[in-house]
Amino acid sequence: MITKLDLYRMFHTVCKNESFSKAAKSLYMTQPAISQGIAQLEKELETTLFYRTPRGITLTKEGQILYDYVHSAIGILEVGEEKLLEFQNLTTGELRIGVGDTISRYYLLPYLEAFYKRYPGIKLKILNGTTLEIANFIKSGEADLGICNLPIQDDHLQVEPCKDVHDIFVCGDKYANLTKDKVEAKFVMKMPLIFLEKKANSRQYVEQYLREQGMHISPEFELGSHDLLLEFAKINLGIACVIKEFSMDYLERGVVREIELIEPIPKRQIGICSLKSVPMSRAAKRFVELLR
Amino acid sequence: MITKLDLYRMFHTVCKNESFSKAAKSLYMTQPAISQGIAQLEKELETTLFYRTPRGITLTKEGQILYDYVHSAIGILEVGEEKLLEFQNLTTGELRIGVGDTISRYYLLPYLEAFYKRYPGIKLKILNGTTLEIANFIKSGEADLGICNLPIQDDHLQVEPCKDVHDIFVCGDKYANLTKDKVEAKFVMKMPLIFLEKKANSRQYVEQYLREQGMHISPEFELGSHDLLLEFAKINLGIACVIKEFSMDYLERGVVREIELIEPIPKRQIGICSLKSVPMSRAAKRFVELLR
DNA sequence: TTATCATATAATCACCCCTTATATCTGTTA
DNA sequence: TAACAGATATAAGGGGTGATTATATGATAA
Repeated sequence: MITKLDLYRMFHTVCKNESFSKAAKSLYMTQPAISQGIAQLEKELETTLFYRTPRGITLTKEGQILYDYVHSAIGILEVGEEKLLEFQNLTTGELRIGVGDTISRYYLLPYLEAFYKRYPGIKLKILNGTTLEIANFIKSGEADLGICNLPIQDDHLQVEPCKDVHDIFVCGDKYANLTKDKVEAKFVMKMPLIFLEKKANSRQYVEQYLREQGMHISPEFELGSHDLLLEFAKINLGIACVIKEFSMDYLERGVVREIELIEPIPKRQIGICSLKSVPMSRAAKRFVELLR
Repeated sequence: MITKLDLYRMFHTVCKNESFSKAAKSLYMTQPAISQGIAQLEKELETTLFYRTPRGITLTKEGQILYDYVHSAIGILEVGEEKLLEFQNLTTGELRIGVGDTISRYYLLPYLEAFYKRYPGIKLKILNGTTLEIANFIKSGEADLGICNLPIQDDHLQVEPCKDVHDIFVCGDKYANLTKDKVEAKFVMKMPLIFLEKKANSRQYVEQYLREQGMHISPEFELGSHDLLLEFAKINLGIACVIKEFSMDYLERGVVREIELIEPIPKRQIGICSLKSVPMSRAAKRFVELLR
């Protein structure tokens, strides 16, 4: 490989202009510079690339051979720079988000929608998993970003809380009497309970908190999505443990009511997490800005 | 397009080594040089190509995108240089020779054979034509080289005589009496004559010379190849006008005999001609060396 | 804590490359 | 025929860039 790749760009320009002096103008240099540059290239390649006459220059056969390759190479570099620009303008690329648990989707969805509308070229990939799994996705590079329940303890990750959420209990008309005054958790736990499935992050959080308070639950229903929790509560199948922030619609419409506990479940936080050591991609940064 | 293509080679090396310091060694430079070079590239492209950590570097997504293109481009340049080298070593390429007339083939054949044996990668293309046509082939770039009858008068061509040839008359046993002493041309011209076809260069040369001497011919036979001339003479169909140098085999074997003229036809020259303004290709030069 | 490895930063210096100036050659025009 | 225009080559010099040396910083491992 020759030492100075720049000479190839010079060669390329000379070929396209079929003249040293025109190439010089095109490159904002002087003719002797081209003359010397091409001479140097020829010396390095130990060949003659142009026939020089006082009327101008012509490519030698060697020059023609070389030109084909140089032309391709420079074309490729130009395309590369173009792609890079596209990527920087977020007109291309992808954003992979690890999402804490199904619940987070209720929070994230509008943001995903807005982001997609703003940057239609960016492919969105959503990875579902537990907080622990998300952390691993991020550390292994499978995800650029994670939105999950805090706390997270991992030296390699940086975490930024972005929303407080409150686990509450709700019920339908049938249990309306529970909603008049604050009640003891212990009392509620004896009612038919509606929870998310056991592996769900939210469920584990609540269950662990209750355990610490000396309570154990055995739900009548274990459901797969937050929506179902509310629907089951609405038709009076039991007391559902839901996230207040994601249930505002139902609460405001009055189809379910909150059962206020004397000892409310401490609020949790949802956070954005990403690698400490590596700056976020442009797309990821934009998404985080959107969240704030 | 960025201004310094060299930075791409640096980038390429860094990517392959996954380390600034290793790349530095590989390029026989120091680590700060790489550090600054990549920084400059990043500034020009307005992007970040590597994540830097005290443990080393990692390509960013942008870097990965760019690398694919740079890698291809550099690969292409390397192949180009390789092809160039092959061409220079005459392991590839082609040599196009314009050949004066059919007669020249008898002279050229062994050289073509030898050249082909020496440089099997070079494609040989033979273009047949008259001296004038050859000259045009060369000037139009259709041929690299011409081997034809002299003289040639063309300002754009340079001519180097490479062989003297003599037009002589030969006959078989039947006309043996003509070969004892020198005879007058006028006398020979009355015998049955065997010539090449009228358009043949040699025929025209001889015919014009004879015309200048006040003689006109009307051959009994007009043949398409030099070999046939000799064969016809051998079986006593007449007196053949052949080129001495190309008939040595027949003359030495005694199957035909030369009829020496009192006024012999002046010798001609075969010459190598090529463009004045443009150096010959390496292959052409080698072929000419072979001829000498 | 110390040592090691990786990269970043600062300052200096040498070399390379570009520019200016001039030469040479060719074809064109007055 | 001379002068001119346009192309490239060559010589010499100066400025700028990039590499080097030296030092800093951060992280990891012993």
